Amino acid sequence: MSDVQWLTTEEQRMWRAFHGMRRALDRGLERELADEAGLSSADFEVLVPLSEAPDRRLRARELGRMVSWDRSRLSHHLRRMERRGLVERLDCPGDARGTIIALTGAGWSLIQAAAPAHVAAVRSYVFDVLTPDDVVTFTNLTERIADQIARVSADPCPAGAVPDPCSNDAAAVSRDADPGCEE
Amino acid sequence: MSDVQWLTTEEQRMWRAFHGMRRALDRGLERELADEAGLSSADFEVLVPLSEAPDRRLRARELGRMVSWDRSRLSHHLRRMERRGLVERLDCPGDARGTIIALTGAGWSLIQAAAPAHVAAVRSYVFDVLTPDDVVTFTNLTERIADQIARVSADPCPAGAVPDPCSNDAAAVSRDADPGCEE
DNA sequence: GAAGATTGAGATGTCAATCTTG
DNA sequence: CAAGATTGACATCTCAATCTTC
Repeated sequence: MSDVQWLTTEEQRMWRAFHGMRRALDRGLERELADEAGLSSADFEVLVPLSEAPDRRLRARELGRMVSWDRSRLSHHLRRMERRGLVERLDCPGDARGTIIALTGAGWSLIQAAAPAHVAAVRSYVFDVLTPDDVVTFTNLTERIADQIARVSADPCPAGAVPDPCSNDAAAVSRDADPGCEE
Repeated sequence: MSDVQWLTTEEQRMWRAFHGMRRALDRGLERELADEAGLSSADFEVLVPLSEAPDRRLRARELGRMVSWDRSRLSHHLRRMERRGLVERLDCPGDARGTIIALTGAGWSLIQAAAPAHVAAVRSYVFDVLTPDDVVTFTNLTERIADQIARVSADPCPAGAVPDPCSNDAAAVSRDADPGCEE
């Protein structure tokens, strides 16, 4: 563990640029959605697949997979959205365990009204400064990284790693919190 | 607003890949930090500048600027970190309004112990699959986007007015039917 | 027992006051 | 009044039960 390969200057620069870009993008889009439609990006993320689904409804299970949320987060968020009149919960025919999430008329109207400005914001923030080639390049790089993360995460003990890969307790101070969120 | 330019197929693909990569990266790093050191990425983000500062201390104002958090978030988080014994709050000499945030011995030990594994994780997730050229390319693309966001956000660009220099009309590109973008 | 979903508790982040000092 | 910082209220997210149904 003592012979760590630290990041090079260029790697550090990329790391900072990446995080800075993320932060700016998140803030800008969050604010735009809130101002224009009273929606959070989480709301939007849920509303899009619902609006595109046949009959504008999906099983909670499917919806959760599409947005990559766990059941708990989805359930809490849908409860709040239901309270606001954006979605409805319905019984699932054929499987009494399931729940159907249906977009309400108000939810449909809202996503329809919000989408154009949101897409315009995404375009003005991101795609206005990228050529088609840039888009392909960026996609390839991000997909390569995503694949790598999936590969490494799936393999608990990467080859050539430390002798004792699965027990590394560096914690010296207790912690009253769980993994929280991201910068 | 009715003539919105929707995202092309390639743009949608990039948008999804980008968000998927972010999600995987966040989860992986969050889990790694929690397992190895009992830290969240937010903790880490605060500890790094403190550990690099002269005397291992910074004014809260400075620290807040470095991590790009607002005062409220920083104050809440520092209270929790202080409770865990990672940092201390001290009076600021010369400006009674200020607060000095000082890394404790425990905080220093923890960040020292956590950093190698964290860097190793970042390397294995990201930089192991990027050539030096890739790093430069990715940096340039993200910096370009970040600059663009800063430019567009700073300038409200009064709509309905004359065609002014801020209007980045991305010229004719094909379009898709659906509002296919998430988050 | 496993899967789908809900719930409550605790942690974190945001927003709007509030307080003190320059 | 403006800046630095804190606080309380509230929304959101995570984790660990819990419940029902397959």
